[in-house]
This record gives sequence, C-alpha cells and structure tokens, in this order.
Amino acid sequence: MPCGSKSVSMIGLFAALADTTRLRLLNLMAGREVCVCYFVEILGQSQPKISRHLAYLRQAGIVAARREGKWMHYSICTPADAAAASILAAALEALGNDRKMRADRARLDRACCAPKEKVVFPGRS
Amino acid sequence: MPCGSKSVSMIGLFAALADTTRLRLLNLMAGREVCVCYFVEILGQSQPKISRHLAYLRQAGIVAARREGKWMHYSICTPADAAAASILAAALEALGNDRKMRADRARLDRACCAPKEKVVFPGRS
DNA sequence: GCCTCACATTCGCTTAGACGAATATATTAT
DNA sequence: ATAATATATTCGTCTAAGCGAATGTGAGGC
Repeated sequence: MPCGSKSVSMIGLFAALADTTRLRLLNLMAGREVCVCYFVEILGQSQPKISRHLAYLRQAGIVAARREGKWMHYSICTPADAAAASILAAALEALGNDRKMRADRARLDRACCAPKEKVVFPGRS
Repeated sequence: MPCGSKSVSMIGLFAALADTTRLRLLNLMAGREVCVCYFVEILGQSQPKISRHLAYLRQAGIVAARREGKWMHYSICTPADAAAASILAAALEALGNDRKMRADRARLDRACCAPKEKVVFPGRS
C-alpha cells in the first residue's frame, strides 16, 4: 500500500538509505510492523538515536508510524512513486542477502515472536 | 563487466547516489562512455565541480576512467557485488523515466553524437 | 490530580560533504 | 624547453548530519 503524503525525491530516498542504522531498521521492518522497544533492544543502540533515525525515515516517506497505547509501531510504506518503490525493493532484497542483517532479523524473531518464558507445567519440573 | 577493485559497501553506494550532480552524471553515462568536457558542457557546471563528483563516483566503485590523450572518458562499471549491481540498475532505470534526465541525455546526443553541422545536399535546399 | 513508562525532541559538539577559487598535473603542440 | 589544453586536487568556508546528554510529551495507572 502506497504511503501517499510526502513525495519521495530520489535524492531523499538515497540519503535515507545511506546510513547503517537506518538500513538495519528497515531490514527489521521488512514484511512486518515493529515496536520501537524492539529496535532499541535488537540494535543495542540508545533510544533517542533509534527514534531520530525512525523520524528521518518517516520524513523521507518510506516508513509509517502507528500508535497503540504507549507503544509506537513502525512499518515500511511503499512510496507512491514507482521508481522510488523499485529502488526500495531492490535495497530490501539486497539486505536479505547480508549475513549481519539476517542475524538481526533472527534476533528479532526470538525477542518478539517467541514465547515470553519457557512454559513450565506444574509437577513436570 | 564488473568493476572489481574496490568493494562497494551498500552505504557507500547510496551515499554516492544521494546527490543531484552525481545522478545527472550517471544518467549521462547510461550505456555509453562520456568525455569530461561533455559533462561540463551539458550540465553547465564548473569543471572542478564535475571532476570532484566524478572522483567521488570512482572511489565509490561505480564508474571507471579511461585516458585517451588529453581527454578522460568515464563510464559506469557494474559493481561486482550483485546486490549493489541490482540497486544501481534500479536507480539507472528510474533515471530514465525522469523528464529532466531525459532532457540531459537528449542534449548529450545533440552535442556528442549528432553530425557537427546539418548536412545539406546540394539542390535540395 | 500525580507518577511512571515509552517515545520524541532539543542542545551543543564534532565531523563529512559541497562549493568556488586557486593551484597542480599530465599530455600534446610548437 | 615553453606554452596551451584538459583534467585533477587543494584550500578555506559553509552547511548538514550524526552523536550523547538532557529534556519534553503523550498515554495509562494510581
């Protein structure tokens, strides 16, 4: 679904992609919506830093934010401009082939989608 | 044909693409080798500025330079890294859809590849 | 109301990049 | 060797971006 509001200038898109932290954030958002607290946990970076980079991506028009109570969820939003969309897609696919990026995703899987605690049934130690 | 020498970090590639002048240069080089003097003429920018941006692109590993006498010819060289190559390809394709970029290419055609003067056949006005 | 949690933003600093102007280098012509 | 041409690099300045530290804001919980 297209993002709509802000026009993504080509330059702005490339500038947004030219930063390690932002690429890692986008990588974690590939195909899913992610809460800020997970970004902080997985990337091991300060919360203000994460927040600033998310703001940058939002202004660049490639992610959208959704509030849910106290939490903010971010997700990638395909730019309306077809050219920008194809570049973003190429970038995301490239990220999927990177070892470190895969490791980040794996850690997010474990932190986010795994059961909170190992479930222990009484009497089964 | 791959460029080889310098590894193109993803970040470096995006940074190289995040500048109007450099995108215009790449656009002019799409599918052909171009002499520096044409860049200067077509873009209407100072020679040192053009030269600096070409150096940046060369360091980023996405263009190659070839000397021929007093002249330097630049051309796009596909990065060895497949991910970088696909991103560069997507970028170039996107450039081809832009009005201003098309205009630049047209001007290069006229300056570089057109007959120097209109050929006039005698007796045909 | 007040307090806390989850984020966002601002401040001051440092650094990278872009620019014009000037200068340096390499090649050919004389 | 000198000069001219084509291109590259350096210098000084300015602006934008990244960072940590501190502070601001918005939503629940009490």
